[in-house]
Amino acid sequence: MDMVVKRPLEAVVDEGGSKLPKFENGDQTVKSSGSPKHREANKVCTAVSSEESTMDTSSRPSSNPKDSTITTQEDQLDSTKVEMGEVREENERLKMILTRIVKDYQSLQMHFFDIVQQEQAKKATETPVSITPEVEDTELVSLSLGTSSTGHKKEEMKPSSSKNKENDHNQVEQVLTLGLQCKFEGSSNGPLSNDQVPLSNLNPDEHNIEEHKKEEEEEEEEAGEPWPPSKILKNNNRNGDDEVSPQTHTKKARVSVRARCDAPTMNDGCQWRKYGQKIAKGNPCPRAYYRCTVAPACPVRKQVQRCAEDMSILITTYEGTHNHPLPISATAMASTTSAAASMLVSGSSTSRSSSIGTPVITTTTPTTLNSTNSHLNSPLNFTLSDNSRPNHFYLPNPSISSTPSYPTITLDLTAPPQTSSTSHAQQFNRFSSSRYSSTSFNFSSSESSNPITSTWNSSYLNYGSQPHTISNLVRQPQDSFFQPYLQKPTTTHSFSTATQPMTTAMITDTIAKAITADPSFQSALAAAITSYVGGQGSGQSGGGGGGGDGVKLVENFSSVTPGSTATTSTTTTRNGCASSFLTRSSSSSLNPQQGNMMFLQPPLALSSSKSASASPVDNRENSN
DNA sequence: CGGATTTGACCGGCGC
DNA sequence: GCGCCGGTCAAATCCG
Repeated sequence: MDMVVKRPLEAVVDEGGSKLPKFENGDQTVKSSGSPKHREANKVCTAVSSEESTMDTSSRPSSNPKDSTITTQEDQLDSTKVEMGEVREENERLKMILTRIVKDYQSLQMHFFDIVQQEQAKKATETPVSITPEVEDTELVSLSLGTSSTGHKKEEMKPSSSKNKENDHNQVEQVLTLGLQCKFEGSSNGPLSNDQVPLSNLNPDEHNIEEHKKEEEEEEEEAGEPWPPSKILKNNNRNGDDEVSPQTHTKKARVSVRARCDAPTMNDGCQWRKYGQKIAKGNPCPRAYYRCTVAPACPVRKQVQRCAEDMSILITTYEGTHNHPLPISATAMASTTSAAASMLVSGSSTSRSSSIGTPVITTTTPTTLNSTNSHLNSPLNFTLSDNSRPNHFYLPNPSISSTPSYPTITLDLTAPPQTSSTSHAQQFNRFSSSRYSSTSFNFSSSESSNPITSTWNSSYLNYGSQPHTISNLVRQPQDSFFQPYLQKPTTTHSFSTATQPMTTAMITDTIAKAITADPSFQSALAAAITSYVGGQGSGQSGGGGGGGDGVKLVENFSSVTPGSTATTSTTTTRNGCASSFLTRSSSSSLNPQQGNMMFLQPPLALSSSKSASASPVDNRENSN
């Protein structure tokens, strides 16, 4: 939301005239006030004019003769007026642009919503056996990434924020509702409100497991212990219960995150306890094993290992799903990994039965994927070393590979040496899979130098029947700081093959199919968008983790329902590596009513209603 | 002293 | 069947 407003602000400042004093507080003002774009525009003018006048009066040397002084001041006044006029014009233009963007986005949103519904209906009809209502709910829920807490928070938030604020944000928040409303849609089908499963519970893996189980025996296993497949098998065998099919084991999905990080582990907001370390073959660096300790029975594990080729790259592999509420600071990563895993699992499963599940574009070997130095392969700047631009984040570019037993999706957050083009790039996705569907595609921004980047643009935008404006508008900004925010809501991501030999038309078609056919893809997209959405962060509140090196992690979850809005946000300062790529800032200060723990509705919810009460957790990651 | 980390042992899967 | 390897366990150790 802020992004929409902000951009105009910035544009006004930048484009309105370099002579004008920079409206440095623009972000914060916008954020805190959440005023409507119109007012923002005026505000800018006011601010500019006021500063101008201040500058004029203060800068005038008093020693000059009165006449000349007056004349000069008049000149200054005239020039200032001219500039003000220009700024006003610019503001008007920007307002129009903003309006168009909002319209476009709403249109896209509606299309997205329709498609989700269609997909839902399709699933219900086409796969009556394998797709259970639970699964459907889960899939739908997945679309609600980031909006999870809306149901509850909405009511809470309202009182806390002034009506003006709500109104101010209203329009902007509508932009954020992409995928969010889908979630509402989904929630309407399923009692999400009653059974708020933590985000992490949505793990696609478990989906899959359940799906397979249901296919076999319609029995469900406690979602609490998904991790060690062998153990699952063991337990099942021991108990004589339904057996988990080999496929279940096989399909255990992992999400691997590659990021440049100097810290021992990546700070993803969760609390982890190290339980083992091994030297893995082929990598001199030991692999550390962690398990989530936010909740005692949380089955989530992660493996952390340095990349052999580049020690600065930390490879964190997540497996399993949290069975407890997550610290808000952990929800971003959890939702993203969950969505990514869902993409992986769903894609592979869909491909079995459908030709349009996960698009099979090209086959990329894991080795290729791991070449983080590649321009294409490392589109994401996940590094927190870039503190100077804490708000400049990138979407991950996932790549699907697979170990013999585990399909793994890799979110490559390593950044290539930044060039002017790549620094703006938001290359998004790249998949490859040696075991399942061999896919390799790549989301990248319209700013990307990649010649194929426009593919996703065109496909997605065409898909939304709003091909033109958004991308064009988004291209305007030269300021990388704001660009992501415009791109986020407008989904101007490029989607292209990493290793190409596909034509643009093919890709476009493939992507469109992927979106329409694969709910998980939608989920992932929603997750990405949601992760992206949130606007600019300015304040630091006692959100959650311990103090750190100044890296801010601000997450903002917003959702809109007709007539109501809800926003939750928090700011976390943390050490080491944080999921900065997921970082987003909020336009509003932390709501005092909201705790550090978010009960996110799972992007990929399981039926499990298990929710452990957890208190806010400190980030101890960096203590390693 | 309690919790987290370390580290060698153990276990199971898999390939030969 | 055997060995390799990944993953986990659990006692020892460390640390606040």
